[in-house]
Amino acid sequence: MNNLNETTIAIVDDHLLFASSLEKLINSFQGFRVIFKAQHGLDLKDKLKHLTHLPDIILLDINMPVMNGFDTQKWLTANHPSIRVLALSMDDNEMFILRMLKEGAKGYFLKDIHPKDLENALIEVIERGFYYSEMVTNAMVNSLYEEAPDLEPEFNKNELQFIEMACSELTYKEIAEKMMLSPKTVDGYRRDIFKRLGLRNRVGLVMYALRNKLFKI
Amino acid sequence: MNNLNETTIAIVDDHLLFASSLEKLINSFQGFRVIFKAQHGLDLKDKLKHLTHLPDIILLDINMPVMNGFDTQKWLTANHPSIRVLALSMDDNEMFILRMLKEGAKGYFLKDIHPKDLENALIEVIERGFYYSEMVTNAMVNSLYEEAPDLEPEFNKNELQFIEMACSELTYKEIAEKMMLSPKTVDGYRRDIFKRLGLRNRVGLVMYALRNKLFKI
DNA sequence: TAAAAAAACAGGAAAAACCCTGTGTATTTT
DNA sequence: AAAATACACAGGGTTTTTCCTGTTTTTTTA
Repeated sequence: MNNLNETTIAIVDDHLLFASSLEKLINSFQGFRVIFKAQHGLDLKDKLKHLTHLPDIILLDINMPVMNGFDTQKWLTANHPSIRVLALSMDDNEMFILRMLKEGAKGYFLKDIHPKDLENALIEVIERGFYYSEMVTNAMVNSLYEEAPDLEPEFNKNELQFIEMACSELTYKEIAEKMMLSPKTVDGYRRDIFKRLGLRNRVGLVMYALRNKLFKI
Repeated sequence: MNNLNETTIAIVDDHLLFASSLEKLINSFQGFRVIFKAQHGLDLKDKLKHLTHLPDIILLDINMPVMNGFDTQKWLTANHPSIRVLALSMDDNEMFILRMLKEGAKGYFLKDIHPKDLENALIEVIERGFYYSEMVTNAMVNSLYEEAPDLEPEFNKNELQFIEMACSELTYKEIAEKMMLSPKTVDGYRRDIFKRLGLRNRVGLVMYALRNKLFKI
């Protein structure tokens, strides 16, 4: 709350036009005020440091450069648990939804949500502490029926980064440079992942990543 | 222009939140007014029919369901050439830019444009009739150096079969065997397709095939 | 804090992918 | 019928990928 008794909001999204537009929309809602915007997680961390009054709600995009939504959420949960975070995304990937909720997000909505629904979500997250849309509850219910998390191979951060870049025209050498690792280390990732997934070559990895939505086209 | 001497604008985008937010932003600009929004091309066609005053500018998203940006632009050029269209997209794919300009768009910008730049674009498209950002001019200049950037590359039967198999773990040698051709012939297909599409390697081809729906996962 | 596990890294080698130039033979165009 | 075009194919070269078997360093765990 600010001194006008308004609920204060921060927007974290690298798409300037969207962020600025969303700011206008939210400011048009009764009782809500956007107090600042950040381009990504690091930017948010920096801006929160220099504030005397923390925002009540953070609208957090998932796909961002530098520091993505997941890591940002993790940091927020650890350092500012009182701030309610609503995750924002382009796609309704259930894994994304569940992961964000697991990390501590209080809600999740798509960017094609109706403005009226966004307003309701903001009101609800203040009044009840969370906003679970039908999509979110569906994701949670479905997760109950899916057991055997062993069947889903897990990848650590570097591996995921490697896989994403393997789905491009970069050579392994170039990937190593981008990751600031030795080509031999990257080759180790490749070898390990191939073995775990039973793959023959890089095309197999690309197809695996796409089929399992590790990477969006 | 409406009776308040404002430049009238229509927004065509299937992302409700973005469209509504953008409306607020544009309405906050001096001399501009969003008069309606549409979700996709068909919706736009329908809404234009029932209007007495056409909008001066249409902000047109490219990625939309039902009727996409390209087809919508084509229809607009044919039926309402006086309306200035600014294309809106998430990515700076040069092919997209060139295709939209070819279809008659007066400008092209990314969704992460700065709000101030958007305002300038709107002013410029009214004053000069077009808005060519640095990105757009770059795309045009680059197109001069590329030999005929085929908007829709065509593939014959063998090439399509090759592409499909290239999206698997088969080696080229194995693909050649399956196609009952010499490995050298298959290598010729590869070489030719790489050149036509400007690809560096097989992963690039896989991504191209999937992006252009030459192959379904 | 010592042992175990995980991560980063290397040398080396075979296979595959990539890329160039060029030939013969159909097929189509003029 | 001659010319242009498209197609199947080769020789031969470089680069990249793939796949071994290791060592060293860092992190985790007992």
